[in-house]
Amino acid sequence: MHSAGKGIELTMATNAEETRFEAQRHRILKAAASCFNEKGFSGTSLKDVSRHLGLTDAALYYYVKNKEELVYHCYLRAAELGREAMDKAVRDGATGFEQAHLYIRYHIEIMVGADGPVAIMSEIPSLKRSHRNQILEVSRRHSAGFEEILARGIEDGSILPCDVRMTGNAIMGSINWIPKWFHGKAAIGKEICREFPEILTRGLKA
Amino acid sequence: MHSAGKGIELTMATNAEETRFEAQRHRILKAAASCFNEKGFSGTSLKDVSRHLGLTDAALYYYVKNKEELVYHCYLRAAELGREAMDKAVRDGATGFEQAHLYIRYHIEIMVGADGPVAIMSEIPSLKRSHRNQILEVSRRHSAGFEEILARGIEDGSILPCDVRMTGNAIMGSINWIPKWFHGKAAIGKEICREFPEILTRGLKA
DNA sequence: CAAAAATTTTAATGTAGATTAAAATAGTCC
DNA sequence: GGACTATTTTAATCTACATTAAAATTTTTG
Repeated sequence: MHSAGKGIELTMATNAEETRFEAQRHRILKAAASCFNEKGFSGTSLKDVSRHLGLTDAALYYYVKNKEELVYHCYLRAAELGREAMDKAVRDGATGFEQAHLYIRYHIEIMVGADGPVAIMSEIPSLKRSHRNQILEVSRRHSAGFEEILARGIEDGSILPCDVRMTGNAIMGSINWIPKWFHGKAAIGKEICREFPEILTRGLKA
Repeated sequence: MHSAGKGIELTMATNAEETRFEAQRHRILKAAASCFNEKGFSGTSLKDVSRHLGLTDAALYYYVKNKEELVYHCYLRAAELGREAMDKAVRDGATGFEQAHLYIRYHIEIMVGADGPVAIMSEIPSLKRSHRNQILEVSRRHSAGFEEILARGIEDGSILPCDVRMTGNAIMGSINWIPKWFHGKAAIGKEICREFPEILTRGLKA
């Protein structure tokens, strides 16, 4: 018996060896993310989520302690994927501009690709305090990381001087909103991956 | 006795002469928008909204038929304000670029100004069918309107050739996301108004 | 100020949906 | 195939709202 309440393996999709339990939990998180993006956390019933998987609502409790944990893990997963995209971009890009461009590309590729849908962190206030603080913290770090990239670009001359806070908010907002209008159609996904990095960085070019 | 179910005067803020009823209804819509933006439609109880106004939840039923009507009117109001901004921008701007710039500016000024908060149309699926269709229709027209502005700009040479659909989505997303991180601080509001129109149109300049 | 109208509250009622425990089924290992 | 484990379902229970009707209060108007 596995029971949801244990240490909880946060890192997923990394191990080639994924137990049945982990795989199913993973499917559940993705189904939940899809529902949450469509109707919001509170607007989604566990029945909505379980129906996506051909299960009963009660079955979900085998994988998560409760509904709040479900969002929490969705958000954590979103944060994790975002961070990975950023780390990779910083490694791969030579200039600040390149890093910004790559980050946007990598992040979007994840969101609209096979790893998606990724949850929009849209209802953080519904999390219980400790979870909320943790997600906010990660989220802040993520924003700060992007602003650092922009600052680096201004420093190295690859990005036009600008208000990094506001520019960061503008670009992130654009990305965060994608799941609201992208509904999994692969052709559109390709188009977003091709166009968005260009569109969102064109104004940064020095 | 006024009772919520009548013809319903949709146009607000226009008449200098605003009855007590209309004024209160207006306050309620703004309080509701604020709550909905923070915790989502379903995550917000009527008590949450009424508490903002020093009222009881039951009092709201004097102004709207039910909770669904409350979001509906919030969304309608958001659509209306957006459309006004767009109409004004098209009137005031000489080129497509100018119109795009002005639209962004006007729309943001409304959102972060005294008319705000404006509801993010984030939970359209929760609306009843007829309302949903209506909001979707208005929303589509709004997107189309912005794409027309972009196309006009490309036509008249003020905007670089680009995928207007994707560019429109990118810019709108950025704007739509603002209420998620802007929480009414006037100083930040000023900054958004000053920076965003620049940031979001810099990449369009021919 | 008193009667009438407008607004708000108090006090029910009803329901959807989260949660849980026990029973049933499916899967694994010898 | 039988025992043991993992997974899912069935069948409650419990609670947080949405909603409503009647009563109370406030506002308006003569």
